[in-house]
Amino acid sequence: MSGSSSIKVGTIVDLLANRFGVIRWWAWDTDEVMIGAILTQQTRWENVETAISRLKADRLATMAAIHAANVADLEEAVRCTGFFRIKARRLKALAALVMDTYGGVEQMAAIPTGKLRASLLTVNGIGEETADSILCYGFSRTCFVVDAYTDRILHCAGVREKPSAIKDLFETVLPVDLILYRQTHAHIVEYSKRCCQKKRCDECQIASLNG
DNA sequence: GACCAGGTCCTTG
DNA sequence: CAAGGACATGGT
Repeated sequence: MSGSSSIKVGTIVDLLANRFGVIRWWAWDTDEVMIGAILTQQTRWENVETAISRLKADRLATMAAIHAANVADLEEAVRCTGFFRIKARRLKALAALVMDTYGGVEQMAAIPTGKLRASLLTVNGIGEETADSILCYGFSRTCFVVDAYTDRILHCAGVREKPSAIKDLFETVLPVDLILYRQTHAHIVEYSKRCCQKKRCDECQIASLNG
């Protein structure tokens, strides 16, 4: 991890903060964050919100309810997010961990971050990004979330690293501050959607960091 | 109609 | 390990 990468990351964080200021994001309870984290995999956010509304209407928007629900009912509620069969199964798998292993979301809040992360990663369908989203937005842990947009924006800046290295970069550069972690991730998504239409863009403001 | 969306898993070489 | 395919609906 080079020093210039750290400087670029710091510059990007400041630049985005000045550009967007405060963004409200994922002001949901822990159960809904878990559900949303799985449903948003490779899927537009608007479709996820539709599915969450549907789950709420069906009284299926909690881990306890999902644990008890029929897979077919779950599938129907999350159909609009695509990959609906696999996502219904993933929701069931997460709910099984939450309810059977811990006895509920509240009990999980007492688990240290590293152990909780490892535990989430044992669930089929939960990878690094999904786990970190749940930790950051659901359990208020300072885990920096690296998604496709984060990779894209760093690529614009000329930083090419694996997701795990990008996560380390941000967690090294940023002060340990939950709100800052959340804001920065939200800023990156916002910037990428508005300014980097193409997956690989070399003409945006971030790209100018390459000199 | 083509292409893509806030990933992850499984299978091959 | 890296690469390729599968999973599937909805919006542009």
